[in-house]
Amino acid sequence: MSNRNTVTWNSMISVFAKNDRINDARQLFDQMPERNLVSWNTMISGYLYNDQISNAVELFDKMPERDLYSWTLVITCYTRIGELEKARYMFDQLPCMRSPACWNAMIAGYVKNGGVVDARKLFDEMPVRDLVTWNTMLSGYTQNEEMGMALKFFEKMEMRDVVSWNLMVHGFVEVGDMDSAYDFFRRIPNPNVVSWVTMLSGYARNRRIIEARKLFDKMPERNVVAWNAIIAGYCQNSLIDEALQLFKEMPEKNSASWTAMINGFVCVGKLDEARNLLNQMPYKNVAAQTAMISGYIQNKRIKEARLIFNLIKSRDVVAWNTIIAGYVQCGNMDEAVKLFKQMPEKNSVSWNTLLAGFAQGKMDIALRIFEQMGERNLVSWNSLISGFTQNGLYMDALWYFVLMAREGKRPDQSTFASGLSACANISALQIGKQIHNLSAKNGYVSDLFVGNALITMYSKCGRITSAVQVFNDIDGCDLISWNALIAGYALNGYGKEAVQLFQEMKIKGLNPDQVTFVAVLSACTHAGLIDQGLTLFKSMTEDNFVEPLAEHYACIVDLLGRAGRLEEAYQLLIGMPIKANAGTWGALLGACRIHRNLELGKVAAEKLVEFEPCKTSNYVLLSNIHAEAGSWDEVESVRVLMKDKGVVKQPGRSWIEVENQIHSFLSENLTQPRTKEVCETLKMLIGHLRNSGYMPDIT
DNA sequence: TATGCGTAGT
Repeated sequence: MSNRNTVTWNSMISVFAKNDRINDARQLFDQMPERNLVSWNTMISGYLYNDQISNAVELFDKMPERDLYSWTLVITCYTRIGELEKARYMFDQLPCMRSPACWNAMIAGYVKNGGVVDARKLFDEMPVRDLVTWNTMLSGYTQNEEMGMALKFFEKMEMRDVVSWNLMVHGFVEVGDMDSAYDFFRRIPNPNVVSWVTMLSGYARNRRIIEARKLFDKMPERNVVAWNAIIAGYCQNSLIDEALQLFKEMPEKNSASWTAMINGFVCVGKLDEARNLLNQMPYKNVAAQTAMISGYIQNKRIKEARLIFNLIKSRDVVAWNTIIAGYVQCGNMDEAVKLFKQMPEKNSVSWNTLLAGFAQGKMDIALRIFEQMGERNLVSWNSLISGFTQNGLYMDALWYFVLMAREGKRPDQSTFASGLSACANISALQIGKQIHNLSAKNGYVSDLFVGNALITMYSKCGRITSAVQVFNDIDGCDLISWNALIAGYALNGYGKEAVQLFQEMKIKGLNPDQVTFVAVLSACTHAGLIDQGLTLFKSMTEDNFVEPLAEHYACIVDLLGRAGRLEEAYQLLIGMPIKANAGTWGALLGACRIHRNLELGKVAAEKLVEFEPCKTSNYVLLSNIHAEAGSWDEVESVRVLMKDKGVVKQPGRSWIEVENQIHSFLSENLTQPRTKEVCETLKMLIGHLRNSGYMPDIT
């Protein structure tokens, strides 16, 4: 085989890889009679181009020999999946002289993962910088929305080309400063098609589609990316017909064109049209299929989403995470977990061999690297953990939090927030505290997201002082923080403090929202601050422009009801300008039971059953009301009604944390080892209560 | 003559 022939094969592989036919490219690679070093690099580069990192690394591992191109590629692979430490380790241990491209790959890796400071360090260390180095560093500032720094850097750059200018335009677009973006665009000495596309898609993304179209019409030359940009622009602005028109007109389409159009249809809810396009798409790629999947998921059509998912040839982590999030959203955690477990794990290829080559006496590092490998990313973990929390499976959320730590994945603010929320809901104070410590160790001491979750966790665990402490430590509390602490005060019986905090918040210039009012009104209710509660309720619409929801009415009905002003409560309820819900009637019923108003109680209980026909406790309440009134016929009719509706009693469940162990109790389930003790203690307590003159309501 | 690494656009 002549060398010339191999070069032809290599070119073919490259063309296939860059035109949505990565599998065909691989077939060529496997079939070619003679492979040289460039063939291997081309194939790896093809995988990288198609975001198939594990395939790329697998091939790298098998290479008979490697050159600087190979090393640079694999460094880029690792930075692409956020494995900076691994990339840097390779960069430091390179067996040959580093090329500028190699340095640039490492700097770009830091930049893409938000490590501008590390990027700058390497930039400063670099012996000889080329134009790409300068542009890469500039992109560090523009991509992290540091346009002040970017401008300074740009002005003192030793050399510039059209890429430098395009970066500046893009940076201004990202921060929404379209005037500066256009100013730079205008000043570009020789704008190329990228400059035009950057500017036009900037307009489109900032809802200035007419200006975008004007630029598109004025462009001196248009390539497929330009067409894709204007089509995506129309889609983003919900002008789907215009998008489709251009899609039909465009001279050539690539997978991004199809994906943009499918996405467009998905966004406006036209799933059938989207599906039609996907069927017509010549070489389906994972991005288009994933767009279709999320369309189905948004419309609660999980089965169809799954069918598409099953068809994907090479699933990437985004596809996996999308389908998992779909099952989470529809509450099917079993399937979510099943898929999560099916996600590809460590590659069978001997990473060890590869790493051993480097490790040479540094096996601890090699081992750590090995342990970090795996296809599941942080998004997968977070999706699952927050899914458990959202679906009330708090123990599972905590269990997976632990598993994640065991696999060496570092939690981020989302993981911490979900974990803390799980603790809050089962009052797991000790575990909550541990997660608090862990979050501090991971650098989230004053993180807003984590802080807000901490406030709620400590509040719900009855540690209001710790909640206040967290509140004071957060850098720049937002509305959520204030709401969380006000609700915390309310929950722990500190009505006056809640109202005081509410006033303080208004003085600070924050506008309360509906959540704030639920918190502060319920604080008033529980602290018996009747006049204050009524005044606050009135102020909602009059001073704060917040429309009361049924929840707010429920608070006031509760407030009046507890104070014995039942008739007022009832009048307020039936005069509500919005639809009442179970909560409002439930509040009235509660008050009727305290004040033994059977007449009104019956009305409320009947309404409750109407609203929640499947909830057993409502029937029990209604039955009790009738029993108390001595209407035994009615009691019987409730029993029949329950049977007719097929209402099944849901067993109650509660948790308690003892010495870091969470114990779960299911009513009528005697498998808990200490059930007998618990029941005996309970009996004793009830006896004490009775003796002190309190009649517990144990219905 | 021809192929592979690092910076900008969908």
